[in-house]
Amino acid sequence: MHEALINSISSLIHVSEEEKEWIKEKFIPRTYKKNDYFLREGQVCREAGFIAEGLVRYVISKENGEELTVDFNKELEYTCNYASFLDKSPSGTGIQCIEPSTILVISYDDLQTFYTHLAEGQKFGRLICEFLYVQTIKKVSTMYINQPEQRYLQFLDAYTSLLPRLPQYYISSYVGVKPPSLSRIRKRLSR
Amino acid sequence: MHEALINSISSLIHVSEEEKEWIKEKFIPRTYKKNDYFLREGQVCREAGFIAEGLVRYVISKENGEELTVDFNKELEYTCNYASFLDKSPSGTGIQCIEPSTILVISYDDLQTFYTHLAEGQKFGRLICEFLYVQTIKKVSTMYINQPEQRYLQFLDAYTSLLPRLPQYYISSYVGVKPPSLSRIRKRLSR
DNA sequence: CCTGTTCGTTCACCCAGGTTAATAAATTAC
DNA sequence: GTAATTTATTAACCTGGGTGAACGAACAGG
Repeated sequence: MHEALINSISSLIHVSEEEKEWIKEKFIPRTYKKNDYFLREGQVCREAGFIAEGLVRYVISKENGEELTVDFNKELEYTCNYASFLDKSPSGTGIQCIEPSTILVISYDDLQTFYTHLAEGQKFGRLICEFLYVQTIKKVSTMYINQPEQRYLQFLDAYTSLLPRLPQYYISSYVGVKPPSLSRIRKRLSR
Repeated sequence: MHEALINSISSLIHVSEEEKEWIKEKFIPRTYKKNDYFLREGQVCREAGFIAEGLVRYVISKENGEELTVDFNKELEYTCNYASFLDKSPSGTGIQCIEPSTILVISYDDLQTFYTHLAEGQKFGRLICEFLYVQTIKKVSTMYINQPEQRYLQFLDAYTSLLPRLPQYYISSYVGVKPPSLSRIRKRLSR
């Protein structure tokens, strides 16, 4: 169960055998049914997770009640609202499991201990944050500079493997248009 | 000259007197004329900077030659294309000084030494990255979920102090519309 | 002080996405 | 296996931003 997580951490820093045991102890497996929330909008994100199995989406609700999907994460990726987690502010984003999922969960306090307790803990914290940062910027800038049609093309490119697992309305929500409009885009492109 | 920088670092980690001297040595002041580039699009960002004085904007060029302004930073803030800096990839974003500016510059290698050489160097690296991350996410999500009119309102709110220093076309570029459209928005709002 | 340039606004026309509603297709429930 | 629900597509009409051009205002250079 924890094997994939330890592989993931070991790819970034050196982890001793005792440290591996500590990790197995502090990352608690939790299971979620389809449509369950790992984190609800407005709550403080007090835990970080490693997805052992499943698929989550990040949701922002607009004032008018509309939902916007801003990202997806699947098995072997980390999940967390980092902004909320780091400064203990209410999360602007919900994290919803859109497939039955198993997530290895570590509390904020235990993660802080991770940073100080493991020999290369601080370095891991820096690297993981740098990675998230780069990933976020890249995603966001392509979304930001492009029109819906190009965003859809880039979505296809970036999330090919997720395509068969995602309903159309999550895709349109991610592309930033309504379902009828995504239909029109698909029609245009098919010519 | 380095005082503001050292204050900024000291607000995050403890810095000894020797470490302060090291900082003064490694952060080199450089001056820029209006419209000079701190970093050109496509180049690898090999330096990070602390703006002692001035104002920069972050520019992305689209394929059609259009420019998009995605952020501003002013005196007492850090400037860098972190994504490019961290993984030495060509920067998708240019950094242009839109006022005469003085920037304290540290090289990538010296910053890595900073992380290992200073007692709390790794912690600083983690904190500064976490800060950038949170800041970026917040900005981006408001831009992402809102229509141009609301984006303009939020721009007014977030950058009030910069308003008198920014021409209209950088604002429209930031809001994501063309100048005529920003005019219409301003007109609508004035009623 | 005048001149040439840059900048901001306005106009008319066009187009892509929003909205609402109807229908068809695919899932799910029983 | 059929009924009920959810999901995807299409159509008609509406709206807000893009485009190109014109105009006036502000500004810089000589």
